[in-house]
Amino acid sequence: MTAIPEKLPESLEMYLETILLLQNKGEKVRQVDIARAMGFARSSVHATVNKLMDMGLLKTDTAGGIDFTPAGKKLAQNVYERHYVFAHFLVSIGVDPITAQTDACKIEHDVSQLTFERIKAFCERNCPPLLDPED
Amino acid sequence: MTAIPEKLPESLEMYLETILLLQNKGEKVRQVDIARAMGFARSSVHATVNKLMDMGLLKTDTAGGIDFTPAGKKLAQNVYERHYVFAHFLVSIGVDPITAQTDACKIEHDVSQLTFERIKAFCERNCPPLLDPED
DNA sequence: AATAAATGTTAGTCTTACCTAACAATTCTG
DNA sequence: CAGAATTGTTAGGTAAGACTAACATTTATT
Repeated sequence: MTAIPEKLPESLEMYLETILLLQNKGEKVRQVDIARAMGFARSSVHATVNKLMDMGLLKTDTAGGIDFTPAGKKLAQNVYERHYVFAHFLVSIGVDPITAQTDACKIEHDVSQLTFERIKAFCERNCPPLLDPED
Repeated sequence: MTAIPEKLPESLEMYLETILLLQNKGEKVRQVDIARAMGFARSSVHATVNKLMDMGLLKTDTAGGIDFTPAGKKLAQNVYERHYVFAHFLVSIGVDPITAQTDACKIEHDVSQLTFERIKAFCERNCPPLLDPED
């Protein structure tokens, strides 16, 4: 049981976010699905999934696939909400959607809670309504 | 003579930015000054400064200190302008200056030229006038 | 059920970017 | 100008996070 660091490294956040997106497509998530989605070797995914399980963020589900623990799900949703808000914000100031996605994907791991909240508030004041990140 | 990659890694950008800040204080810049400013060991700075020289971004000045080549200066100023604009933007939406600095310091290495330009344009429309980044 | 394909696992390697420790060269100071 | 302190350099080490290749296990197909 490895401890969860105060701030999860970007790479681990990306794994969690990817798994959440795959889950939301409705299929059982396997290592190989993560590998394909991220463009990594299966062996790399294996090592990282093991680490995330060791941290208590992932578990194997009843069907033998990969699933979140409650703590893992919370973190994944948090990362995804950041992504969503930053991408939305960037589009709202005139960045094209493709670039907004890639830039949001980097920013989402970096900025403080405070900055996130300010950007979110900015969107709520100035942008068309946010869709639910759960979709 | 190592090639300059299309996108300089964050760590190298931080070295360039730090050197620019030190230069702007008016003193000759030595390895040990960089090491102190960044909180790194002299040996780490040595390796990286060598690499940046090998890339043709830094050179030794006449007094034996470290100076930019024209290409290096351009890159350093570019990084610093990003930093400046992002920090300014964050403050303008209600982030406190300390947090704005640390967040800008991460974002500055990550986002596309387009996003940078949009944020800059946003500032020009909505914020008090920018000071000159050269100061 | 046997074989083929897909998936998971292990072992070993690479790069980046930091570190400490020891040594060399330079610079400062009495 | 000699010793002390500072600065620069070299050697070797570590951790993260990716890789390939080989092997093991599971799943699918005939």
